[in-house]
Amino acid sequence: MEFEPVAPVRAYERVVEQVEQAVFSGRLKAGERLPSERELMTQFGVSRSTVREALRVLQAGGMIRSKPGDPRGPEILPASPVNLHKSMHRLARAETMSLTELLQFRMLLEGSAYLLAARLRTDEQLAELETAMAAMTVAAEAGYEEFSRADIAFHEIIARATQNTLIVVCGEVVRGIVLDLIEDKLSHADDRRALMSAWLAHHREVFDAVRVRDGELAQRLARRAIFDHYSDYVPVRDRPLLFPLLGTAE
Amino acid sequence: MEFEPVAPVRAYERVVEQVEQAVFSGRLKAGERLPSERELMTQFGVSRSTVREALRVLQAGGMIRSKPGDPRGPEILPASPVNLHKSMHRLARAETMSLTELLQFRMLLEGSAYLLAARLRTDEQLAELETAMAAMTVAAEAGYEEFSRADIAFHEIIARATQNTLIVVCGEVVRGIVLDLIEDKLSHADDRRALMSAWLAHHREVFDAVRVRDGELAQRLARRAIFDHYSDYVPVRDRPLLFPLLGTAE
DNA sequence: CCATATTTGTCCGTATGTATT
DNA sequence: GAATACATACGGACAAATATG
Repeated sequence: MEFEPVAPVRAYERVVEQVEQAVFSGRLKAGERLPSERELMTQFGVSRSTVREALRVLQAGGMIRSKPGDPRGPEILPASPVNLHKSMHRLARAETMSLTELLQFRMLLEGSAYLLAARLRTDEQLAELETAMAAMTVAAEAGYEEFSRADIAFHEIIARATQNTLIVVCGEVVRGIVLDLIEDKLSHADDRRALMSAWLAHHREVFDAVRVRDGELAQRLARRAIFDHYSDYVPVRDRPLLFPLLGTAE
Repeated sequence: MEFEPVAPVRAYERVVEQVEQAVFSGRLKAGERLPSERELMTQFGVSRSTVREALRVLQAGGMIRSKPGDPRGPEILPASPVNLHKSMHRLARAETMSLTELLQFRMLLEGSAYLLAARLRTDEQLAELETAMAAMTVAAEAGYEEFSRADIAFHEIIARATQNTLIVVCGEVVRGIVLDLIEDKLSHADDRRALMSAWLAHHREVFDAVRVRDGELAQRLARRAIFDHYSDYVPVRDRPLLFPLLGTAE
């Protein structure tokens, strides 16, 4: 028999656990209210400071929001990706997670998104993609800011077509982090116009693949595009980690 | 010009911000200590409760750890993926998330993990996989509990071989949630033995693909295995959402 | 629109168990 | 083993903010 080391469980942690359990089990849904702090201290049998520490933890975790003077009590918030973004950003900044890993994951996700979108898209979504393409083309003349926004809009349509929330959210988060990490390098490059037109050409190719519902091709093209666009920023010795996702290199 | 709505900035938030800044900027490194709570209240010019609420938030964010009676003060922790795990978990088990989406994401992730692992694995990791396979084979006789544990061990080796934290963490989370959702149905099935031996056969196939470094094959087999094992539990009308990931069905 | 009651945000003081020196 | 400094937890208090009648 093996024994586990025990860490003392703080009072506020038990409060947090109970509230989290209530939310996860569905007994408390988004939009509903928690009792007031004074009510909670009687229900849990702890002091107000303890209740408040628990509420701060829950708030930092994105579970609740509380306003001063609101007699309805703290509000249960719907699940949101902001905390996923924060924790991922922290790992990236601490260099615990390399740009290589982020790009690998982005290639993986975005490629799969295109694979699914090509098969599952509706004709209406294809039309949306076409207008988004046109918008990107004109935005490329307007400048990097505009172009970037149009690019994001395009990706959002793709993500929606997959009908998978996790793909949508993780894709957004990872794309955002990658941009945060190398946006300055990118926007200061003197060959921005060349980059934009290359990016645009890639989109055109992948759009055609989605149009004819060739998922495998769309996936390969998307991954290749990310690789071509960003691999300059990953250390040479790390690049082999990305090759398996290109589907061609041996 | 657009204006943003302003939210009042609480005292404890400013304390959190300053400490986070100190950590992110590198002025405070992992292993170093924060001043004691009493010291912090004088430096920040706030009360003890405010300092404590800030420390709770930092602790919940995985930035620090504090023990009672430690005169050295709260310890700065190295960046770790546990928070990524937590926020991913929260997101993935939101009530809006269907089993179909989770399985789709799991097929996507696990397939890619095998694709990468087949190419990037070392000979040492292959040996580990072989012993894990053997352990699974004997565990299949011992019962469902043992078998499940051995299965997890196998997947952990695969995930490690990808060298990608995001794949590891997201894989763990999604696998765990899928099991939570249908574990009871699975463990009460009367054909548990048949399920286990089928699962074992699948692992043997995919192991062989990893052995000969055929990433594409390993990916296809892994996705097919998940589909075969779980698709009974997804609504019939949702199953087409999973087909594109099988790579064969048209 | 105003008045009121309630709630949160913040502060202070105190008692207790704990870890380091 | 004793002394010291610390975190944990409690209770009381006041001001600012807010919803409600």
